[in-house]
Amino acid sequence: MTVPYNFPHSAYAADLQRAWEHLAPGEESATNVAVAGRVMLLRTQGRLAFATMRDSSGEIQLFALADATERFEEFAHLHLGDWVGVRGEVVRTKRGELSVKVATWEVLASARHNFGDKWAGIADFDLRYRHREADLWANEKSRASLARRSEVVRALRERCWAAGFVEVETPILNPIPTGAAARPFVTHHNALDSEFFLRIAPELWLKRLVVGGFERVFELGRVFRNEGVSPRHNPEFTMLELYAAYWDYQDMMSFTEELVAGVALDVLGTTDLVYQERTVSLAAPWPRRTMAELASEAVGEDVSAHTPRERLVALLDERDVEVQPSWGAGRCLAELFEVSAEESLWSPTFVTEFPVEVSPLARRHRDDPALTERFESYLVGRELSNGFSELNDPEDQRERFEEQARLAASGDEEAMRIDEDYIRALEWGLPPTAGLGVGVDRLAMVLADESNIREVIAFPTLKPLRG
RNA sequence: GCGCCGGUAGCUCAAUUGGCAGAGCAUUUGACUCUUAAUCAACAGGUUCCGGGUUCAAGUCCCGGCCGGCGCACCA
Repeated sequence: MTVPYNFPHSAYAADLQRAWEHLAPGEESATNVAVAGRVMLLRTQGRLAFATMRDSSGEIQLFALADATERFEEFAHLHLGDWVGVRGEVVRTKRGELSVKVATWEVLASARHNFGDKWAGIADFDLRYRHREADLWANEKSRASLARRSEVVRALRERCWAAGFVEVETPILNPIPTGAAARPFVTHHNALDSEFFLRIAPELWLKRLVVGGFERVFELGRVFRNEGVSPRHNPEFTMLELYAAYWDYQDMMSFTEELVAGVALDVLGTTDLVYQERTVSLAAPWPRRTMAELASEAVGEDVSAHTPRERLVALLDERDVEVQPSWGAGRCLAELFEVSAEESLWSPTFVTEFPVEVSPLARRHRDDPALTERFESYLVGRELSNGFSELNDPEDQRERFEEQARLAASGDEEAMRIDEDYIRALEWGLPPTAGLGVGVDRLAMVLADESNIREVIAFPTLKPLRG
C-alpha cells in the first residue's frame, strides 16, 4: 500500500481538548482541523465507528460515519496502532466525547505488530527495553519518565547558561582514560594505529579549557565505564560537568544546591517531592557534614583520616570489608563511610573533606594536608554529585599521579595514569577553580520517581541476543 | 563476575501431586447509527526460551546454555 509522503497537520489533540472544552454534547464547532496520530482503540457500531487517536500531546476521539466518512468500511477495519491522518470538523458527541468527525482520512503507516494488551500494556522488561518504541505507546509511564528526563536536561542546561557557563564539547576518544576511578572501554583507531579509550570523565579537558581562559565551562555528555550493570548503573551514562574559575568548593556547594533545587522547581514546580513513597525536600541550603563526622556517628566512635590505620582496619573487619594492603588510613576512612553512613543519607546532604588518598585531582585542604577540599552530595541514599576545589599545583598533581601509578602497579585496575599533557597544562597556570560533576540519570530518576535507571534511558545497554 | 527468582499464543496471564496446554485482549469473519477497555457471535492462533536427561507420561523434575528482574560486588 502506498502511503502519503506528508500530511498537512493543523492541530494537536491536547490543544483541541483545551480549545473546545466548553463545546456542549451534540454540538458541532463548524471548525475543520487536520490531526494525526495512532489509533489506540477502535469501537465500531454498524454504520458508525469511534477510534481513540493518540498523538504526542494526548488523545482525541475520531468519529466516523458511513454517510459522512470516505472509505468508511476501510476505516472501520483499521488496526490498533495504525498511524492515521484525519480531516474533519471538531464536534462533541451526544455522549460528551470531543471528537473529530472524519470527513477524509489516510493511513500514514500501518502497524504490523500490536502494542500489547490494550489494558495491561507490555510488562515484559526484555520486550520493553529492546523495543522501546512499542513500550512508549503501550505504557504511558514509560513516555512520561523519558519526557521528564528531557525536561531535567533542558533545565540543567538553561540554568548553566543563565549562570554564565559556556557549553563545550571535549573528546570522547581519549589516549588515556582519566578524570575518575573506573575501568574504561578500549577501542582502536586504524589510521593512527593507536589504542583509544572511551572517556570515563571529561574532567581534565574541561580544566584545560579553564587554563585557556574559558572561566566558566560545562559539558553535558555521555561517559562510559566498563563496570557492572545494575538498577542504578548503565555502562554509558550522562554527566554534567562544570568548572568555575575563582570559586572554591564552598562556592560550588552553594551553586550545586541551587542548581538541583532550581531544576526541581523548573520541572515539577516544587522542591518537595515524593520518591518511592518517601518524602524528600531538595530546598537549599543542604547540610554540609564532614566525612569524618558522619563516619564517627555511624560507627559510634571518633574516626578521621588521622585515626591509626589499624583501628580503621579493625572497624572495617567488623563490617566484613576486605581491606587491601595498599589502603592507607584515608582510603580506609572513605570505605568506612561508604559502608556505614552512605545509605542513610536520604535528604540531600553534602559530605565534605575527603581524604587526599581517594581524591587525586582535588586540592589539598587549606587546614589539613591529609584532606582535600572535596564534597559529594548524597540524595535518597545515593551519590548525586561530586566536586572540589581543583588541584592546580603541577608538582602536587604529579605526585598524586605517581601515587596512582604505584596503586596501578600493585593491581588496582581503577587507578589513574600519569597524564603528562595535563601536568604541562597546569604549568601554564590554572587559577583557583572549583568543579562539579552531576549524575544526570540519577537526578532524572529522582525527579521521575523511578527506581531503575533504565526507565530514564531510552535505550539502556542490554546484552545482545545470540544463540 | 557471584547468588536468588523468572521465561507458557502477538500482548497480559492461568494450568492441582508429573497425567488431554487454557482464558481475556489483539488478529480474521459476521451483527450492530453515539461508543468509551463498547457489546454480541464465530473461526483461527503453541518448538511451553534453547539443548540434553529421568519417566509409561515433563510446561511441571534433573543437568547445561541463552535472556531478563532483584540482591551482592564495582561504581555515578
